[in-house]
Amino acid sequence: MQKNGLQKAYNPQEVEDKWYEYWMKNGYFYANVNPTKKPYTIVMPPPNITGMLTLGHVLNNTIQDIYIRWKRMQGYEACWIPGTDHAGIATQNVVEKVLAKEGLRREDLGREKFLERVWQWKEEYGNTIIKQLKKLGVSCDWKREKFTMDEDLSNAVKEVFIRLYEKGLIYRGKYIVNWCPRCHTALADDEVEYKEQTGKLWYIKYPIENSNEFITVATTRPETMLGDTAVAVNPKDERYKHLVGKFAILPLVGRKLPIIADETVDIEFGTGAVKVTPAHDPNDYLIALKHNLEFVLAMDTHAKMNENVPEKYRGLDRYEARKEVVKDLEKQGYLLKVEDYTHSVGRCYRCDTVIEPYLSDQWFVKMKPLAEKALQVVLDGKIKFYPEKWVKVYEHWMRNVRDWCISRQIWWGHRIPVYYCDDCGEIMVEREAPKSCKKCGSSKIRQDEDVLDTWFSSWLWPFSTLGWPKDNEDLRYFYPTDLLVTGPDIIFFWVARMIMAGLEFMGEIPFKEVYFTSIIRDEFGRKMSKSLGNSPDPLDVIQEYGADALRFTIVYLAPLGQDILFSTKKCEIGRNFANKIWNAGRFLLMNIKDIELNDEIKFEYLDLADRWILSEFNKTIIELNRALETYRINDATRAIYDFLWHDFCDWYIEIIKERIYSQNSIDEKIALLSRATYIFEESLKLLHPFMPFITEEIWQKLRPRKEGDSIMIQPYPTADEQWIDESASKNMRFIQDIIAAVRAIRAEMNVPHTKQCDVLISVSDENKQTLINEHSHYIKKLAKVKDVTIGSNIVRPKFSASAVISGDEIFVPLEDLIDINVEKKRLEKEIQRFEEMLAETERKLSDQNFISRAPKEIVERERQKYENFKTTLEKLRQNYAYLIE
RNA sequence: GGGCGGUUAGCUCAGUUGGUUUAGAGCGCCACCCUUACAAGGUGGAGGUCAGAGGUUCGAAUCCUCUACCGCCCACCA
Repeated sequence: MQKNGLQKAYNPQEVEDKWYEYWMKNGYFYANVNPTKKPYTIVMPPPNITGMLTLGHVLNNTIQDIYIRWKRMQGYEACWIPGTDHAGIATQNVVEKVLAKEGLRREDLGREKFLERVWQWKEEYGNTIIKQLKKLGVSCDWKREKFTMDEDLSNAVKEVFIRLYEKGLIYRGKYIVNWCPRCHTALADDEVEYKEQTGKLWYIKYPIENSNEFITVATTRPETMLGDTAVAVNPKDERYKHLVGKFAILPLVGRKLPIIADETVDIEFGTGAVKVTPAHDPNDYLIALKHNLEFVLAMDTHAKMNENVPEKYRGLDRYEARKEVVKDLEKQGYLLKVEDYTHSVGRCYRCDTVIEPYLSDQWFVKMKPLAEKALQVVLDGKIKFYPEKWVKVYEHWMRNVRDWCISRQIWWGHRIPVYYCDDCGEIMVEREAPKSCKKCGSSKIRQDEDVLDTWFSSWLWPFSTLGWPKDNEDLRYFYPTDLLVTGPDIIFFWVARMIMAGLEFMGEIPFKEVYFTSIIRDEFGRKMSKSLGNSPDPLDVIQEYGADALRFTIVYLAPLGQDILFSTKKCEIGRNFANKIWNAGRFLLMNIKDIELNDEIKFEYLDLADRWILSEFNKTIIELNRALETYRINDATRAIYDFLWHDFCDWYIEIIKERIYSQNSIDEKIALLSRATYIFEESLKLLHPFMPFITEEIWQKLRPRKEGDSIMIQPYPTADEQWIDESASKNMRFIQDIIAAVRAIRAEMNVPHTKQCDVLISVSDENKQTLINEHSHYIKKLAKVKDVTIGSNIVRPKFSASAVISGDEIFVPLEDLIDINVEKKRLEKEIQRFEEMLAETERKLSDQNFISRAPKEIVERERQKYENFKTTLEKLRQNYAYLIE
């Protein structure tokens, strides 16, 4: 420890947990109905209970926390509702894996015992990700934490099912669904991932009945031929016209297949003739309905060939069956040829097993009526998407929406509230399980075995978490929510459906704005994935760099809508920034420890640098708030980063050091330090939503604070435009340029930093003379200069280096230190640079079109540039001439 | 097949409605510096025909068209 009580380098591990506990203890995260305040609500996209914290979550939740903290400081009743999702298939898979280690299958336990095990697992591990999130500093209202299978949320699910059913928007139907033979359930269309795969295209000859002819079909899945019930050709296809209406004989099976004409058949593809397998292909299914074909289900739910196929194939897995079928076809002379073929194959998004299109009974939601309204509110701008490009994607999907298959043949999830009477077949959709059949009175009642798709609970999340279907104050106050932050990959799964549900059940949009986060990739642009091992554990990153550093870095790197290329090492950006702030804090603390700050006089004794920093500070506030309002989060981080590091630390602190250590009056010192402390404190507030821990730590140390005080409940700074001072900016810039020029000369001439030099400035403008005169102490201090001489007709000293700053000359006498060759090179380069720029402005100004058509101010600016470049160039040439004398 | 992004310094990216930018920053690189807030730092420097071609315009990194490469999404795939 140092004497001032702050270590030299910031150590996040020592402070982060402490402040999180402090905030929790003081209840700052909680939100309550408060009529005197405007609400600001965010519902957290509920992570899966099987989940571990990923960088995706970090980005997502950091953004939400930034907005919640920002709005909270702005005086809103900020409510961030957290929770978790039961993740039906994923969780069931995880628990089944655990069971497998004990040599058990879920069927061994039975439904009830199995569900007990899942709940047990949930109690033990389901909150892992929530615990991990807290390390990030998220300020959620933990009293409101929800789980999609909580009793009240389950009631909401049931209520929604019943209402939609009664409205005729839920129906049961036979349909080809995407069946995962591994998870043993149907999947929604968007739960299937298509991946390119090299396979084969088999050409199979089907003999025509009572003829020597054959019709050849091409297929990528020969085993499905065992379920063929027709052959289809295009009605316009001359090759096959004579066969339509006749029958083909299915090899290996012997079934008679009608040859039908259907215009969906592509003449160009394969042979132009298609085998039709209605029970195992969605297109074939549609053809079959049109033509009244037979349906032959050739597989069971495990994708093994079933009793509807010839005996020798029964019980074979679909891939074994394929081998056998191909072998037999070849043996019997039906296989014409085999080609290599690349096509995309649907796979289960949970377990990657190849999907089997499968004819079965499922429950569906009619989407068209829901989608129309949900599209409209986005097109109307009632819900805004950031970035906007997702509106188009959304529109395309909503216009082509298909019914949503909501039943899943698993055990973990919300059971479908449908009951069947075993005696009369009556279907009852009820809130409570009926004891007897409404129609026949039988007590042989059986509940539907299936559960609902996980998204059938999450699409209610923005209002089910607030207590719906019960009408209550929370719901009326906090709904609709303000912002949703989520990944674009679930725009259809979740975002679209929440909008539908919000409009349908609340009669109002569920959120006003949606921020679609970037996708995080590794430094080579590859997706983060477990199998590549390129996904760092955020907890390790937090351990190494600190949560603030991780938070800051990840949003600093995240331009709206662009992918982020992340590597752990990049967190140095945030860590170094944290350290910089830490040390600025140390500097102030060292200097204020023996004085009494006085905010009454913080705007007194203002000099140029003070007016300049106040101006820059207020500009930063405006820029930062504007950037956050338009979701340009990385611009916001840049604004505060540049201000604190470059304006405040590099220039302002360096400049005020001289005044702090000088013999100025004590009042002036107090005013100066009060001002510097004030600007720094306000900057910490600006930064707080991004880096909550370090800003709290320093803020608490900067002045004595009362127990319970916190930076997180301070008002967010607003700009005071009276401080924006363009002339201070301009004058400061001029002084800074002079300092930079002298520094450059010193560096290039290798003037030892211990040696002071003199500077002569030749400037004719009297105002500028005064300006330099009044601020020569800045130049002396920051460029290590002994004497500054100002005059309108300064004679260039021998052995001096020179520079030209906006037309005025600077000389630095160097005596023996000057290296003529270096100086010549410097000047040559500078001359060349100005020659080029002069030529460019000259070209423009001699262009009549430019003069006549460009706006006056632009032409005038160009003229000024021209004059400036010309005098600068003259002076540079003069100085160069002296050198070669 | 349809749609949407991206391409700016060795690397990662800013660059808002075309002219206040003499195309910037961070990292990396080179030189000097442990100057009493900070070497996780300071100062200075090198490094760019803004992917290519054409067009609109007095003026294009910025707007339009085409091309190339990279990446995403959707649909179809017998």
